[in-house]
Amino acid sequence: MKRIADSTVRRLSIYLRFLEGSSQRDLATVSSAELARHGGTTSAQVRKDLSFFGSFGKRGLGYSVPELTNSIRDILGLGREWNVIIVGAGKIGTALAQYHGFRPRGFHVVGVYDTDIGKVGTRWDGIVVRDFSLVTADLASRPVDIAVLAVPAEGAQEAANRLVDAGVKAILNFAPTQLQVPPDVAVRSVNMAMELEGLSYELSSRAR
Amino acid sequence: MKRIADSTVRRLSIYLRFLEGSSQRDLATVSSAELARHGGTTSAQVRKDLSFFGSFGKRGLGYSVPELTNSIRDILGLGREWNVIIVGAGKIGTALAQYHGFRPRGFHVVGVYDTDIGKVGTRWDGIVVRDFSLVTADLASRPVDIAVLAVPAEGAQEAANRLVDAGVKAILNFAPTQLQVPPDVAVRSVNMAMELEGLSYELSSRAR
DNA sequence: CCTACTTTGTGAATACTTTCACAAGCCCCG
DNA sequence: CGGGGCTTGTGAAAGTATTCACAAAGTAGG
Ligand SMILES: NC(=O)c1ccc[n+]([C@@H]2O[C@H](COP(=O)([O-])OP(=O)(O)OC[C@H]3O[C@@H](n4cnc5c(N)ncnc54)[C@H](O)[C@@H]3O)[C@@H](O)[C@H]2O)c1
Ligand SMILES: NC(=O)c1ccc[n+]([C@@H]2O[C@H](COP(=O)([O-])OP(=O)(O)OC[C@H]3O[C@@H](n4cnc5c(N)ncnc54)[C@H](O)[C@@H]3O)[C@@H](O)[C@H]2O)c1
Repeated sequence: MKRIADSTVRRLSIYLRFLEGSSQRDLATVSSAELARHGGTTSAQVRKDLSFFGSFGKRGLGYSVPELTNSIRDILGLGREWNVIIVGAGKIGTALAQYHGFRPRGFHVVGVYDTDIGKVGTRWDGIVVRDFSLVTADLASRPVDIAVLAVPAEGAQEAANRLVDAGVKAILNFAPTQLQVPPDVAVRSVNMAMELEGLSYELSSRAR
Repeated sequence: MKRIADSTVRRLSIYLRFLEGSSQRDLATVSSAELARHGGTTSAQVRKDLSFFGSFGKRGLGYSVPELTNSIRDILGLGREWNVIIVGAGKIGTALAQYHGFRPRGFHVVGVYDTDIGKVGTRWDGIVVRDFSLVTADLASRPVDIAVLAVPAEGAQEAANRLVDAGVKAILNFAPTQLQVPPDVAVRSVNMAMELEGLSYELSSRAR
């Protein structure tokens, strides 16, 4: 199967979010032009994105909202539950662990880890913070799909190494570090400082 | 001046972070190959990225770490202070307001706003949460460069509209919504659900 | 059933990004 | 001071992504 561009996968997420919103306002069908308008792209782009995976629309009509919703969920692998752990129970880790927006999309936080003995044992929303040194043993008995890494930059690579050794195959990294991992491990980074710097660049370059 | 690709600007941020780290370990110079290794790219890419803005290296030697650091800071517009406000004093907004990693890079949080009357008036780190309805008046007397939007998805577009009306020219959006703004306003989004879905896609497609 | 109208799906064309490959420039050492 | 060894800067080539444009397939209404 042909490799799909990252940009396409991101847009599928955007289309999905709009579809889930519009189905509540019970539209039966939606056109590529409408999807494009809300996704900030063009109708040709929408059709091309979907065409990589099959043919979901009806000519002259558009796409059935419930059918396309299911198809995109399927494509993205959202037809199942994913077990997620959060590593680092600091400000960001806490916010994520308490956030209720992930559960409905199938991401289930099954554990929170920290190295700070003062935080181990505290509990929010029924999840107890556990000592990070237990992670290898824990994952041996209960597999985990995705680890969210929310530790300071200095410790991020080392923590990632341990997660990879424990068998984690996907990491969402919040530390402002470029993680080095084996090619069979997927990494995505959320780097807020980089986004601010991007805005800084745009503001500066426009002024010129 | 030619339009610079987003991907190039992001990589400049990555190079900068590495340079700031390596200058502490006092290396005098760095080669494009070294920058590439830490930035997860190729040496040709590093040189091409920099070549859009000028010629910063010495053939046979590489780049002077302090000089290149300054040049990239300049390119990104980090040679000055940017005034930032945070809109939405919830879990994410609180974490951001208390985060000390932005100040050293020139991003200065000068205000936090919320609509919840129970939160208005509370104070962290010397910053008092103010009523969001005061934002227009506040910005008229004290200009703000960047607004960080950390409100629930339902209210995000409306809040963005008000910020744009108040003269904000750059928004960092944390709500999982595609904001519609005029073309002279820069928007970057941090969408954690989308990143998790990207990982979900990768895990699913690899299994095949 | 036929005609007018809409919207998809998709090759081909265009635009953009990355990689290649090498001349030119600079340092170091003898 | 000249030659060997590196490393940059950059056109040209290759590779990706987006946009164009239109035939094909459907709807709707009489
Ligand atoms: N807070 C923000 O708004 C913000 C913004 C941008 C980036 N970040 C980044 O996110 C990461 C976390 O930030 P934060 O503000 O939550 O930090 P924090 O200091 O509040 O929390 C970090 C937590 O990680 C724990 N920890 C340290 N090393 C660990 C390890 N090896 N294993 C497990 N836990 C470990 C610490 O005990 C602490 O509880 C940092 O890399 C930071 O740069 C945070
Ligand atoms: N917390 C997370 O881990 C997380 C993860 C991913 C995405 N997000 C997104 O980030 C955003 C904020 O999340 P949160 O968890 O901090 O939510 P939250 O509910 O903790 O906080 C939202 C805050 O915004 C305030 N608010 C609401 N409408 C407002 C308006 N018009 N103007 C100003 N303030 C307003 C509320 O009073 C509240 O204090 C949401 O869009 C959420 O989907 C959060």
